[in-house]
Amino acid sequence: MKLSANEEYGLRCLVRIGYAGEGGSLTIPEMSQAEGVSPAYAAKILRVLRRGGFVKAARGKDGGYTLARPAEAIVIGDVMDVLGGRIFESSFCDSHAGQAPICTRSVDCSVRSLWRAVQVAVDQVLSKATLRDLLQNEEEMNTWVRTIPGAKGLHFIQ
Amino acid sequence: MKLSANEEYGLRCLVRIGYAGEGGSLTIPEMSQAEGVSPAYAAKILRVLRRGGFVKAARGKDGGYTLARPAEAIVIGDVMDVLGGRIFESSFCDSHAGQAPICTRSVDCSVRSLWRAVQVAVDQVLSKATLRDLLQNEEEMNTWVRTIPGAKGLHFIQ
DNA sequence: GCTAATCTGTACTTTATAGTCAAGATTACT
DNA sequence: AGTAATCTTGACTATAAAGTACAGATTAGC
Repeated sequence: MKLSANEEYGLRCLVRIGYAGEGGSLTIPEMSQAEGVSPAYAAKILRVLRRGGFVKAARGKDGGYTLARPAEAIVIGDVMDVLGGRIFESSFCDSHAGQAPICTRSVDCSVRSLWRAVQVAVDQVLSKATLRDLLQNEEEMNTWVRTIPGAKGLHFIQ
Repeated sequence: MKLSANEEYGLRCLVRIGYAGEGGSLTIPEMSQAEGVSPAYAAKILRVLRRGGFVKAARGKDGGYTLARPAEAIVIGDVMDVLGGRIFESSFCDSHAGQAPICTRSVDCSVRSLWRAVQVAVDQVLSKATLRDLLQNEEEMNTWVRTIPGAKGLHFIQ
């Protein structure tokens, strides 16, 4: 069970846009450079975020991306669903049953019930977290890094 | 965040082998047919499970796969790690930092701390569950399906 | 209106995952 | 020893995900 590149970079870009604050905006070249990915790829990811309704784009000179809503109204779980889909739907009978008529068979149901439990556990984390939480975390981190000498390479682990 | 095909079919095959019970064994053709995948693909998946130390293979006539340990000693989290890797390792700075020197930067750390929280939540489910739990679940399900008329297509949702 | 900075969309290439194939090795049974 | 059933391996093909390229559309400022 891995994170897709979309999920990783998509969320990072969203955090950066959120960090730009109300009225602030970020351009594709800026995010591209900050994340170390190509502008074309950043554009592709931002398109997903825009279609998902999380960011708004302004074209032309002085354009860029801003949050479509206040950070506290953006639930990370929703963002992740749009960027990478859900754990569970990819393993329903229809997609992984092969030719066997096994939806009513017990092996499927015990495995599916496990997947569902995993999905619930993930949702409990991701549906409680809003973008605001990540931004605050970030501010804490800035302080953290500033106050601790030699903090280079330090990772914030809750 | 999705399940890989390896995770889905690997765990299903393991459940089937476990269901065969102590001393019982299953062959590749049997699992292939039960899961509706090709024998070659089943073989590939079983190789992963064998190298992970979860099943033992017996070659030759009357051969097949059996559990390498009692079902209660097989932790599903370990199986999933072998079949599909972990959420977190794929998103460390080294793999997704691009060219930017950002391990100490706050965006990374807030996102990584979120991934870590997700991983912890998943682990809480998967490290508590053993293969035995899935097998018991299966027996319950058999009863469930037998006792309820028209249960075809019914899904066991805890 | 012209220019520069920006987003948009489609189509393309590359890489990773999923899935197949065929030849070889092992074992039980006769 | 011979045969049939089984696992083992490595190389192959197909499909999906990741990442790129480029021409087009929009806007601000002059």
